[in-house]
Amino acid sequence: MESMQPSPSELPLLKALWSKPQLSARELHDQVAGELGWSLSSTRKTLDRMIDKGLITVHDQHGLRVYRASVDKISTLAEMTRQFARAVLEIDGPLPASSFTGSKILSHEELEELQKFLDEEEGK
Amino acid sequence: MESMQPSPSELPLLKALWSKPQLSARELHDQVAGELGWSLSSTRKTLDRMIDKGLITVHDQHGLRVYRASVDKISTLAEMTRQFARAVLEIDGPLPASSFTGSKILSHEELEELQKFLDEEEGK
DNA sequence: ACAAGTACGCGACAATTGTCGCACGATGTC
DNA sequence: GACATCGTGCGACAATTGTCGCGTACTTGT
Repeated sequence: MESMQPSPSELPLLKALWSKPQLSARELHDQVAGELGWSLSSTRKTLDRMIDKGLITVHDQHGLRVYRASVDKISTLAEMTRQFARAVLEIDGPLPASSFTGSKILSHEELEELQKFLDEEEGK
Repeated sequence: MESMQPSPSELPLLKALWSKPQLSARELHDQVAGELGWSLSSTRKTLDRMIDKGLITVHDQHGLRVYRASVDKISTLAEMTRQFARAVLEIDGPLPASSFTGSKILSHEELEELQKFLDEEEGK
């Protein structure tokens, strides 16, 4: 049950959930609205659509709706990168890890994990 | 007068024009339709929109409309990659050239040129 | 001169994406 | 209890993208 790829505006929300595993719509909004200039409605709607796509899930926490990412950070990033490489640059083989150094959202360990994914997903 | 970024379906057409500087709608179609499964109409419409965006230009060649890319291959690819890196991986600095090795559409010289672009566009 | 094939201008439609607003019910406050 | 809030469900709209088809004018073989 592969989930769809996040659209550009969905990505920031996903990232927020990757850094904090559980957030309410309001919290998500406060984190992201600043740089995006969205209204709370936009944030909520985007969240809705992300549920439809299977990117996140909702859970009732003390009567409040909190969201959780349901796709893995590393594999999602790996897949997106792989697709980009294929579609835009037409690189089929494995990408070198060096491509990711400098990323502000990936730790050392994550970098290694990512690398592993890129090598594996090879066949696909 | 910066031109917009090509959408996914526009990219293959652009690539075709980068490899052969002048092509008619029909020729473009024959090159691309195969893998995309489009009808000629789709190809033409996509071409139309690319003109609107300033990605390509049309010229009357012996009474036939031929298309030419009006955006540069290297800088376009560099910009797209840069954007991807920033938006998805949050890498701001220059990307290492190694990220592009393996690309089937870039020659050695182009790789070097690309590298230069990535370093320059820094400020932006 | 006519039929068949092309090229081209345009309009059309559904799906996806970006953004909101409104109405309603639950909650907390004086 | 009346009111101001907040969280939610949902509907709405414009722009972009992916795909076509139609009608018309033009070229060309027989």
